[in-house]
Amino acid sequence: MMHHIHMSDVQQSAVELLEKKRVTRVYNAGERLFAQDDMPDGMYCLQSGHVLLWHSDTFGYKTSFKMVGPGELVGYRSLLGDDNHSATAETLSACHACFFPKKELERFIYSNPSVTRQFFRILARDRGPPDALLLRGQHLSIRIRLIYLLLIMRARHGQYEEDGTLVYNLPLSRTNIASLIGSRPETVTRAIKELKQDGVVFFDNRRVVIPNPKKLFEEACIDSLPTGDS
Amino acid sequence: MMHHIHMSDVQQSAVELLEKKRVTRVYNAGERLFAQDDMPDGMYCLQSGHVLLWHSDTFGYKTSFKMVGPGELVGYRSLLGDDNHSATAETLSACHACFFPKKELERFIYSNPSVTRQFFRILARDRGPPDALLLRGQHLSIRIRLIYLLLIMRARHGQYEEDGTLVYNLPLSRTNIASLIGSRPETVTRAIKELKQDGVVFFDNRRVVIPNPKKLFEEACIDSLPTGDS
DNA sequence: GTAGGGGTTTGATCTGAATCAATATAACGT
DNA sequence: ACGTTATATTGATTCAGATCAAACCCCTAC
Repeated sequence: MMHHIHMSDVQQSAVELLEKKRVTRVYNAGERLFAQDDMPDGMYCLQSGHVLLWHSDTFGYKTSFKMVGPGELVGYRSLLGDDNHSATAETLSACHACFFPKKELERFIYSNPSVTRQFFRILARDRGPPDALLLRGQHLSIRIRLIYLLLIMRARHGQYEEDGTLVYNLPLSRTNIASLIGSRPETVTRAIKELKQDGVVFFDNRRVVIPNPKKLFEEACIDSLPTGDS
Repeated sequence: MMHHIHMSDVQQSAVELLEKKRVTRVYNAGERLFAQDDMPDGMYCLQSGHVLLWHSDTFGYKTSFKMVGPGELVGYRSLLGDDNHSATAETLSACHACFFPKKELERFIYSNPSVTRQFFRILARDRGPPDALLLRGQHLSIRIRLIYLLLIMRARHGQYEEDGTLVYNLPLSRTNIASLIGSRPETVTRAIKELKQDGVVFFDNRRVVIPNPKKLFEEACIDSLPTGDS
């Protein structure tokens, strides 16, 4: 994400300062970049591994709403919104993340209109319908939500073989999946079983094989993924 | 929302231009400021009336996710995200809205860091957990979701009487409410009936009376409304 | 008046998914 | 290899809420 920004457009000083102040942090699986209610002190750019963002409500119920992979930014929303984190960022696997301290980051963001614009785009497109449809798929069956999750994951985790087969290597447990689509592990298992019986999706633990992707995604009536909103 | 911005900080030219180019538009109930998939050509600031934002998914199912009242901005997300509208903005009642054309608005936004920051805040705080909890209350009962909706509406539509009673005048139909909390009109009716039987909330058409607000909101275990995220 | 239409309420029924409980499997450390 | 813990699967049961269908209540129009 960071590389979409044209460094050449930016005031030298701001970039140099940011470069100087950033640090790389290393995490094991299950660690947290930050926790809900923490005060943001900077932003992260994931370099390797995967991070899951989840929100815990007043009943203690945890809901995941986003997965972040290498090259993606984490923690910008609360930072730019001047709010405490309302989600916890937990690593799904060992991770490297580059940390940018708030002060220098903000200087960078405001240093140049094209950078500012980039961040507007990131912010505006974040948590739009692509996530939202997952977030609020109340009326969608678990089966459809699962398919939709696969569609969303396709860009980062799907790999097309020569014969048109689509293969994934998901970094998600059944529990994670359940949390993402607003369900429970048991129900996810059952949905997976059904998809297998129907011969459309084959889960082998975290490896997923889809013989006929086009047909599968048609079931969810999805041609393209929407983005912005409101 | 617009009045949070300190005009004194802003380059005269940008403000003057924006002032000059803005136009007030008038709508009847049921009209649209913009429709899903439209290309954004500007932003609206509601002056009177109420607007409901809803998204129609690939199955034709409509879900409302936000209600906008006087003084609030509409249509900024897609605009700043450089995307087509992924929601329709429909008036619930007769409305006056001030329209700011894209070009002059952008000049205004970038004209001064403090304005830019304001928009970052608006964007970052929009569609955060306050809405999100509604959006994804899958595991919450309809009753709790209704209470939660009332809590969200309190700031704009609630009125405390001297005796501590909380009174609302909602601009929403049962169908609207259902669409906002991810349910159906029939179910909303039943939940309302139950709340009345329990003596905690009294709906009379669109007028709502809550004798003991504190007690009611405790049922939803909500002390404060969260905001930003990710 | 009364005819019509949208929104609302009530009733009866059905079902998808949550829940509870038990077992099986995988993952990991020593 | 083994014991220990987390995660996955399977089965049995239950229930909240969707769905279908009919009656009701406002409105406004004629």
